[in-house]
Amino acid sequence: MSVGLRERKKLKTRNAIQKEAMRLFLAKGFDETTIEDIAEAVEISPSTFFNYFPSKEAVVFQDDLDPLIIAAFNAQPPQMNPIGALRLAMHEVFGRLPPEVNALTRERMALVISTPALRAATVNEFADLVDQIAQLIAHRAGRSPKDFAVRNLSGALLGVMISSYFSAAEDPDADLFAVIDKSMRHLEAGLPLDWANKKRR
Amino acid sequence: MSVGLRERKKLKTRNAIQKEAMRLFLAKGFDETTIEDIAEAVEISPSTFFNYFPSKEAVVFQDDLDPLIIAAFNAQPPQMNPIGALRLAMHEVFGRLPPEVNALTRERMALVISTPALRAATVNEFADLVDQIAQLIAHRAGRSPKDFAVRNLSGALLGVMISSYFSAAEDPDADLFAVIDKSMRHLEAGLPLDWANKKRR
DNA sequence: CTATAAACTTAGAGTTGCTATAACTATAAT
DNA sequence: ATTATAGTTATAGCAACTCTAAGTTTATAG
Repeated sequence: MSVGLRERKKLKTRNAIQKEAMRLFLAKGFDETTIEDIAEAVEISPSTFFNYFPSKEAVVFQDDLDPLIIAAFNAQPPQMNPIGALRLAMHEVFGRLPPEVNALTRERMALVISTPALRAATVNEFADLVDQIAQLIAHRAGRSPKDFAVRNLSGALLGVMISSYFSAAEDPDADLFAVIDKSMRHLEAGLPLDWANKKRR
Repeated sequence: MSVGLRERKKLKTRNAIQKEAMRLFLAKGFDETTIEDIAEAVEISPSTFFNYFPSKEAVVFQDDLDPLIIAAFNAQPPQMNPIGALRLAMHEVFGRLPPEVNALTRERMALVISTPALRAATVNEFADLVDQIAQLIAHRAGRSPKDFAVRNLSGALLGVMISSYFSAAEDPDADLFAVIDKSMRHLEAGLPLDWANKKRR
């Protein structure tokens, strides 16, 4: 009972939309690319686009990394503090990414950073991720995911990530992964103002 | 050479737009209120609306509290740590607000919390505020506003504020000011997971 | 005070993202 | 083969903007 023709076709269309959309976004810019452009490139109708993605933004944010990060987080030693565990988890996942996925991810990040509409949408994405992380932290610490301290810590994580995005946005040469890693180390250290980049790994 | 008729009229129009828009938003909801509705209520043309505000969201985010908070922040004793100083500054400003302004502010927050489009726009607003805060912190600590530690700390502040917003969104009875205050105390304490609400002010 | 310049408002037309509906077509199940 | 179901599409429509050109009001100068 192999996967039906129908589903294979759907997946193909979905992938095609994403690929062509990203190509156009990177070539012309997000705002300068219309749904019609995408539909035309994929040879579907604009209506069909919305059968696959609820919005133009959604195409960009579709990624499959979250489950990997979550798994890597859970694989960290249980006595490790949550921030450090998350940091290492991200480190591992991004480090192990096949080169072309890595490249696409970076291009996507660059696109998000340079597009106001996408930056705004990032919050909601991050919020979801942070929610998931809050659950993991809660589980790890034997607390409720609604626990104030857990949520607040998650919020601070969200904040330093967003801040990293903005920092990276201003310096096109910056390596976003590296910036995020650094910001998490700083948070782990209690955010001291006189923080030099010492505690290497 | 009192302020010209022109400017007085402009200010009046601006205030009228904001007042009527907020009234409609609160009565019917943000998404359910069109620019046309607002224009009609203020007796201007839809075109004119965009002369005063660049977007529907902008009407909601217009507020005059930032300068007050900044002044209060700068008035804190210089040896105080930045998070504590900001916390007290907000405490003072919100505490001293005239009742009707306070009420409007709270209504506005409730509106933002319950409207996805506005939540997304919040980031950019916060980003500005955080930028300003970063400058204050930098000045206070004798560092550059682009200093990594300064920006990261500001980002964490941003994060706990957003997180507070979301928390408050889920519990309509919650007092957002109180939640923010608490989250900043927690951040100040280094975000320990076993944090009970002890260090009362 | 009048002529002219500048600021402000407006109608109107167009673009784009997105929704809803109903017809059409391709695949799957019986 | 027939019917049911899923997926696609054209069409129509709404609302947030944007742009332009024209009209109106206020300010300024002679």
